[in-house]
Amino acid sequence: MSPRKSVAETAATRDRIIDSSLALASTEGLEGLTIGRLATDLAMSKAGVIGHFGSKEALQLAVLEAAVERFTRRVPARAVGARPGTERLTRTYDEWIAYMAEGEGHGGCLLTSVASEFDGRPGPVRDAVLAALGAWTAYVLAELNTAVETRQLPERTDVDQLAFELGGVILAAGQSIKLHRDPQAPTRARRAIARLLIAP
Amino acid sequence: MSPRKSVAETAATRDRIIDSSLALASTEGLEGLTIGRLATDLAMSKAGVIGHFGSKEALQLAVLEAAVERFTRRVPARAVGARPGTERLTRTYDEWIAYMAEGEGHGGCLLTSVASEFDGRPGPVRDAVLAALGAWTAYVLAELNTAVETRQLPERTDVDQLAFELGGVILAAGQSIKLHRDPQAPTRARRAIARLLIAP
DNA sequence: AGCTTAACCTAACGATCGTTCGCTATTAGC
DNA sequence: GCTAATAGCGAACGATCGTTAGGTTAAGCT
Repeated sequence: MSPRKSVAETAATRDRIIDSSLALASTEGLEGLTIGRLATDLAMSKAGVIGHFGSKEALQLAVLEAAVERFTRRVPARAVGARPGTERLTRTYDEWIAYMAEGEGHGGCLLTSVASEFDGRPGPVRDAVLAALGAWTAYVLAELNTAVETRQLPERTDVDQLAFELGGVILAAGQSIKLHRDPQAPTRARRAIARLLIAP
Repeated sequence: MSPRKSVAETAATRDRIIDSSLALASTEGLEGLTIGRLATDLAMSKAGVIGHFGSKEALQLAVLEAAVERFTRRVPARAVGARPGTERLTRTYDEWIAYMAEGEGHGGCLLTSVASEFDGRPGPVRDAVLAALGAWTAYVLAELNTAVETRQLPERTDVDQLAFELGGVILAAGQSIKLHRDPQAPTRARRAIARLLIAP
């Protein structure tokens, strides 16, 4: 029927698998992600699915990497235009909150879910989560330090403490959106971020 | 060899199953909890394990209920002596943070893990999580309202917003303790709680 | 002593898990 | 046009999943 199996199509199939995996993992978790169910959803054989990755763990890592890449492309990338420091951070968290609120299917922030799922389970997935969170923390800390240097934040600001509390707001927003489905959650989260970054 | 199977022993076996389940679920999640593995750990047959509950879902609900009961017996119960309002809440969160920090095996706070695991999966387990979190929120809001009425907090305090942010601190503490194993996490969390309840 | 109840067992059930082994069919390079 | 590489399929593998049926043993009651 149709021409088949060029290199471009290979990559497209891989992307389709990743897409379905992201949707599935956002409800079932990265461990609840199943090759058989993926195959059914994609109308493929299990072997055809796993052949692109080699093993389930490799698939999990690829899915996690894709989630991080989408997040990076969406959230901090939209804040690069803002002035370094508090403005850029406010924009960043604003985008993050919008990203979590806008769609259930695409995983919101799969990274935070997987962080909780694998927090007590050593292995490559946990290591990848730690690496991604570490990079994120480094980004936040750099902006916070810039904010202190440019006197957008008081000189005595404890940036580590502030990063900790900012992370808490994001986690609360995620729970409020995904579990409680509270429509006020984004507003509350933005207010909390503003209190931390702009007020006190 | 030994006398067997009195009614008292039945309850003891059930408790042993719940104990092992709490330990297992704290690392594997409530869905990763497996009857076969429980049976192996307890040196029992699978039928002997599941016979006490009827189904895996019933077991999950029983484990969740046990986790909530232990939490309630441990955390807010130790704060009843404190003066209602900010003092009692500070004590409560202090106990919660200590409870999360003191042991990995007993689940820290299984409720928050399960909340994230089932946030996109409708069913009785999710309903039970929502009910437990609702009761907790009601407790916090009652204390916050008391604090406002007794002028421990400013009259214009947005108690819902405050409860949201307090929840965020707890989630951040959980991630910092279980995932990052940061020894400073309890200190950071207590500082954040104090900033919310006492300071400004 | 006989009977009922319940705890726990062994054994098996169908389903599904992740993975592997050929096989077919198509494409890319020569 | 021929060949090598590869995407994907079908089928099967051993393991484990949750659940059920039937049997054994002991405790409690009359």
